[in-house]
Amino acid sequence: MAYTTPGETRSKVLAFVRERLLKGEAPTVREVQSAFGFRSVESARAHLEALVEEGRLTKLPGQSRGYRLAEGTPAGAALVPLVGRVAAGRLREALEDPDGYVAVRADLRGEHFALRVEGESMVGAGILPGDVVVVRRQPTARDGDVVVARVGDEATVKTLRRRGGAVVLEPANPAFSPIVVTRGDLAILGRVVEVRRSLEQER
Amino acid sequence: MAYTTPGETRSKVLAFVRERLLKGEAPTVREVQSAFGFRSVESARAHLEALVEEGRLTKLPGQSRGYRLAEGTPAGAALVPLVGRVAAGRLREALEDPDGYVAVRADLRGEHFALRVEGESMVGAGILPGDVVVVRRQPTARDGDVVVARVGDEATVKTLRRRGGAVVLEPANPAFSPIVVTRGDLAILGRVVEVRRSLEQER
DNA sequence: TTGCAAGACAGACAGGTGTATGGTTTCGTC
DNA sequence: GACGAAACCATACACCTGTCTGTCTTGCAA
Repeated sequence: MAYTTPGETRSKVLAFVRERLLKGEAPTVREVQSAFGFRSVESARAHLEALVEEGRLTKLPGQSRGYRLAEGTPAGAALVPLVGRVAAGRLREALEDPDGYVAVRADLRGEHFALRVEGESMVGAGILPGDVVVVRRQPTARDGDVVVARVGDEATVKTLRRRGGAVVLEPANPAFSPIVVTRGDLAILGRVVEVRRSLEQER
Repeated sequence: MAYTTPGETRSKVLAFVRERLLKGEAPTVREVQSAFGFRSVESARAHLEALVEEGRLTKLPGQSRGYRLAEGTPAGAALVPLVGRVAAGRLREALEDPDGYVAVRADLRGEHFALRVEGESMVGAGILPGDVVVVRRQPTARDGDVVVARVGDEATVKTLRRRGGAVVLEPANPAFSPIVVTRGDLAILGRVVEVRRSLEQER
C-alpha cells in the first residue's frame, strides 16, 4: 500500500465522478485531479483508468469529458418541453415555444413532451387539474391507453376505447361524457406514460 | 446577405445546439461544424458566437463543450437515487446503493432523493401504492407538509401536523390511524415535493 | 459601379484535455 | 534488508477544442 489505504481513494474518485455525472456534467481528468489535490494529472488518470478496468466506469476514448457510468447505470437525464395547451393541433409550434421543461431519463425511447392538465375529467384515474403528464409521441394507441388526443381545436387527455370500428375517448369522471369520434376526426398526439404532481406551491 | 437567407442557418444552429443540450450533452464547435457540413470551423463558431451576442446562448469561455442555453432556460437535468425502502434509518447507505434513478431538473435547490411508496395510507392525498415521491432532504418541516419520516425501523410518508408540543404523522386514509410521536422518536428525512406515477406497465 | 453587411472558407495558433513514460514514496511480506 | 504492490509525482507529448486573422462569395443598396 501507499499513502492511503488501497482502494480508499479509488472509491472516493468513483463517488466524485458519479456525483458529477448524475448532475449532468462529466468532469475532465484535471478536474478530478484538482478536486483531490493531486499534484500530478497522472494520479487522477490512473484512478480513472483503473475504474474503467474494474468495470465501474466507462469512457469514450479520446473525447473530452468522456468518462461515463458503467453499464447498468442510467445514461443520464434529458429535458422535454412542457406545453400548457395545444390549440388547433399546432403541436409542433407549441413544442418550439414551450412554457417550461421537465426532466426525464435519457434512456426513454421515442420523442416525449409534457402537458399540463386542465379540467377534472380524469380525476378517477388519479390525474388532477394542474398535474403534468409526460407523453410519448405516437400516432396510434391501444385500447385502454391513456392518450393525448386532439378533438376540435384543443388537446385533451382521455382513455382510449375501441368499440368495434368506432373510437371512444372516455373520461374517468362520471360528470363527463365519453366522446365518440369517427376515424377522420381523431388525431392521437401521444400516449401518457407518467403523471406528475408538484407539491411545491403548498409551502 | 450571403449563401442563405439571413438568420436562417443561425436559427438552425440554435435548434441543433438546444436539442443537444436538452439531451444533456453539450456539443463542441467542430461537432456543430460537421452537423451542418461547414468546411470551416470558423463558420460554426461565428454562428455560435453571434448567438451568444444576441443573448440566445451562453458560454463558459475557454471550456470545452462550454455552450449553454441562455438565461431563463433550464440549467439541465440531474438524476437522483431511487430507494425502495429505508430500513432502520440507514438512509445514507440506501442512497449509496439505490434501486434506480429518477430525473429531476438540475435547478432544484437542496439534495433530493426518490422513494417508492408502499401501502395505501396516503391515497386520500393522491399518493397510491407504487407511486414514486421526490423528496427534498431536510431535517424539519412545517405543519401540513407531506414528509418522509422514520418511525421505528421503516420510512413512512405522512402529512406532518403540529399539535402544540406534540407532532402527529397523519395519514390520508380513514382506514389508518394517525401516529403521535414525541420529539425524540421522530426523524424527518425530508419533504415530498413531487408525486409521480408511471403508466408504462399497463401496456 | 461601388460599398457594405452577412455568410462562408482556409489556415494557423493557443489553451484545454487525454495519454504515455519513468521515477519516487509508502507499506506489507518474505 | 530485499522485494513487490499500490499510490503518487514530474514531465512530456499528442490530440481535442476554442479562438484568431485574413480572404472570398453573395446579395442588397446607395
